[in-house]
Amino acid sequence: MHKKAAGRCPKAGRRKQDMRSSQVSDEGQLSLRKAESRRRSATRAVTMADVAQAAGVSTQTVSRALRDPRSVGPDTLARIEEAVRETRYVQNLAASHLASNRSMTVAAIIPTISASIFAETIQGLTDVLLPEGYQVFLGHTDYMAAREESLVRSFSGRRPDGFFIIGTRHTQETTALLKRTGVPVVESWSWTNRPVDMLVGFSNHAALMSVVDHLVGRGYRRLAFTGVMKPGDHRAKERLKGFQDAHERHFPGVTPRVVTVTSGPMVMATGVELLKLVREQHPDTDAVVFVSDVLASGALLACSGLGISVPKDLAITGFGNYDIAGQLTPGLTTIAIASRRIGTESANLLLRRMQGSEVENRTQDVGFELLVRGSA
Amino acid sequence: MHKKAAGRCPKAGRRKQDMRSSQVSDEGQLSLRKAESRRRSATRAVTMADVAQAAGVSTQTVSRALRDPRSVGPDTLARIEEAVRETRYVQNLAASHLASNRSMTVAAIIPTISASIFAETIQGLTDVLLPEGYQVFLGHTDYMAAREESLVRSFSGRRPDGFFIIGTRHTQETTALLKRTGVPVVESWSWTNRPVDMLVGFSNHAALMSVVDHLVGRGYRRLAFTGVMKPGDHRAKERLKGFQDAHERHFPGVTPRVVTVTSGPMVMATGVELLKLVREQHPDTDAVVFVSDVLASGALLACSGLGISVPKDLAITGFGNYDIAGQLTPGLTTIAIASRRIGTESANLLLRRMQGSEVENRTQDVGFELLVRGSA
DNA sequence: GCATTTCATGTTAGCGGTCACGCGAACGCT
DNA sequence: AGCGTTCGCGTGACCGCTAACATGAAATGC
Repeated sequence: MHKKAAGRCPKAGRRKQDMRSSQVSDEGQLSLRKAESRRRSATRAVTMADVAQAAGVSTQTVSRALRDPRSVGPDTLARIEEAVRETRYVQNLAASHLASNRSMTVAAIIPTISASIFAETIQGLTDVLLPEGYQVFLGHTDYMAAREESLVRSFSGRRPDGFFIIGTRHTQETTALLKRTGVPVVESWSWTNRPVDMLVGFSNHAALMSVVDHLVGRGYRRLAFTGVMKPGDHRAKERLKGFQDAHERHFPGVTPRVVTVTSGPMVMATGVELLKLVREQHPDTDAVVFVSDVLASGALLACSGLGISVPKDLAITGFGNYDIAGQLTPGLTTIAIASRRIGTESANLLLRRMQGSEVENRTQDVGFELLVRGSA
Repeated sequence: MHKKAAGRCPKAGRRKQDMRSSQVSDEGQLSLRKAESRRRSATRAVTMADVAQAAGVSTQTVSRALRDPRSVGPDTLARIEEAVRETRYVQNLAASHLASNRSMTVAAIIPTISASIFAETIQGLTDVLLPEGYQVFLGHTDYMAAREESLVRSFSGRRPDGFFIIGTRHTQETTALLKRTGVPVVESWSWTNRPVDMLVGFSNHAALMSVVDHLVGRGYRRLAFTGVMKPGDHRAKERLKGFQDAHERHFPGVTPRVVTVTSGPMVMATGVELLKLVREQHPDTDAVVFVSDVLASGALLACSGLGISVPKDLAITGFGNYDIAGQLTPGLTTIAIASRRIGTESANLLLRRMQGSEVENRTQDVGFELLVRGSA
C-alpha cells in the first residue's frame, strides 16, 4: 500500500523514470514527500520506462525490441534483453492492448467443460493459439441460451481478437453481438447454412441417419432413440431429428420411438435409467440409439445384469466415440468425431483472420465416422 | 480502415465527444480534414464519452453508474442506462484494467483439460468466479514444468488478480514469479507444508496408504502399483510414495512391486497394457493398485476376457472415483476426491483475498474418501 | 560527390477508462 | 439561522504502452 515517490513537476506531466533507480531494490521506500503530486495506489511494478532507462534507450525502442527483436540493432537488443532480465520486467498486456487495439485473446464458449469431448476441442484450440501468443478465455453455458448471451456480452468487454463457440443456434441478440464485435467468429460442432462468420463442424443430423441406416441394414426394425435432451442442447435435437427422418424413410408412417428426459446429469447411471424407461414403454424394442456414448456405455454395461444379450436381444449405439466405447465387450458402435481437430482447425482459421489474411473456405466439414463394433 | 473525423484542436487535447453524434449511424464518414490531428486507426467503437454525451453527463458519472448504480441519482441512472442501450455501449475492460489496476481475471493452470477430473475443478472455479465478474484464463501444462513456468510468465502479463494452479511442486522460477505478482495464489490437488500462498488440497500420499491398508486388511499380500508416471506428474509420484511407505510398514524389508511407464496416453487401453505388464513381471500378484481410475477400469473390464476373476484372483483399485467406477461389475474400489469442491473453495479463498479481506485459514484439506466396492 | 534511400532510434499524442479531489446543493443538527 | 455532513456530479491527471511521424546517420545510386 505504499505510495511511490514520484516527481511532482506541476506542469511537465508524466516524468517518472527520471526518479526511479533502475533496480527494483528500493522496496518499501516510504518517503512520502510533502508536495507529492497526487498518485493513485499504483502498482510498484516495473514499467517499460524502467527497462528503457536501464538500457539507455527510449521506451519505444524497448517496445520494438519486445515485439520484433530484429527491428532494433543487435547490441541495443542485447542491452534491452539484459535490462529486462535484471529489472524482472513483465510487460503489461492491458496497456499494450489499449494502445494497439489488439488483445491477443480468444474467447471460447462451450456448453460444459466436464464433457471430455469438448475438452479435447479446447485443448486443440489452445495448443494452436498459445504458441502464437494468444490466450484463451473460457466460459461455459451449461446449455443455457441466456447464459451464452451474457457470456458473449461480458467477454466482449475484453475485446477478444476472435470468438470460438460451440453450437450454431443462438439467441438473436447473441448473434447480433457477435457480428457487431467485428472480429472473426468460429462456430462449431454442428452445421448450418448461415453461420455468423466461420464454421468448423459436421452434421449431427446426417450422423444419426447413418446410424439408423446401419441398424436397419443389420435387420433391426424396432428402433428407439433416447437421451438427456437439455432445452438448449441443439446438437442433441439435431441428432434426434436425424433419427426421426431416417426412421421415416425406412418405415414411412411408423411413429418413431423416442424416450427422452429434459434434465438429469450426463452420467452412465442415467443411461441405465433410460434403458429401463425404453424397455418399459416399448418392450419389443430391438435397438436403442443413445444420444451420447456416456449414456450408451452405462446401458451397455448394465445389460448383462439385466439379462439382456447385446447385440442379439438388443442393439445399442452411442455418439462420440469416447475412450470407453472401444473397451467394452461387446464394443460400442458409435459415431466418431474428430473433436480435437475441430479445435485445431478453428484455431487456424481464427489465426489467419486475426493476422489479417482472408480465408477461402469459411466453412469446414470435419465429418464423422460410423464405427461399427459388436454392440450393433 | 476508415479514419474517423476527430476534432483537431491543436491544444485542447482530447475533445472528441463534441464531434460525434450520439448515434452510431455515421458509419463510413470519410471526411479526412486537412488539419486533422494525428489519429491512429482506432476502433470505431462506442466509448464511454459517447454514452456520457448521450445521457448529458460526464464520463465519470457514467463510470460510476456502471460500477455502482446506487452511487448516482436515480433519474441520472435511468438516462445513462438508456444511453448505454441505444449506443450499444460495451465497456472496454482493458482500459478499465489499466486505469484501475484491477483486471478482474483469474489465471488457472492445470495439467490437462481432457482429464474430466480437473475439468470438474475448473467448472467449480468458474461457477463461483463468473457471477462475481471475474473471468478465468485457462492454460494447460501437459505435465511439463517448463510449460508451467512459461504459462505463469505469459499469464503474468495480463496482471490477473489471482492465480489458481494444480499442483504444489514448481520450478524455483515459477514459485518466484508467483510470489512476485503480489496477488493471491491457490495451489491445489496436492499437499505441502510450504505453499506459495494458499492451498486447497489433500494428501495423495495418505490416500494411497489407506488403499494399501484396506487391501492388506482384506488379506491381500502381494500388492503391485502401476500407472503412467509422467515426469512432471508429482501427484502420481506422491501416490506411489504413499504406496511404498504403506507397503514398507506392512511388509518391512519386502521390495514393493512397482510397474510404471513414463509416457503413454491416459486411456483405458493403457490400463490393460499395464495389467499385462504387471502379470508378466510379477505373476503371483494378488492386488493391483492403479494410479488412476481410467487405467484401473480399463484393466477391470479386460479381466473377464483374460480369465481373471476379480476380486478372487486379483484385487484392483483406482483413484479418482470417475463416473465409470461405480458402473462396473464388480464396482471399482477407489479414492473419491471432491474435485468440484476444490474449485469452489479455491474460488472463495481467492475472492475474499481479491476483495481485500484476509482469510484465516490459508490451507484447506478437502480430504479423500476410500470407496470400497467389489473390486477389492 | 551529392541527392536519395534505408535503417535505427527518438518524440508526441493518444488508447478508454478510473482515481483523487473539488464544489455546490440538500440535509441534519443544535 | 448557522454550520458541518452527506450526496451527486464534474475536472484534471494519469494508468503503461504503441501508432504515427520525425530525425539523423549510414548506405546506396547515378
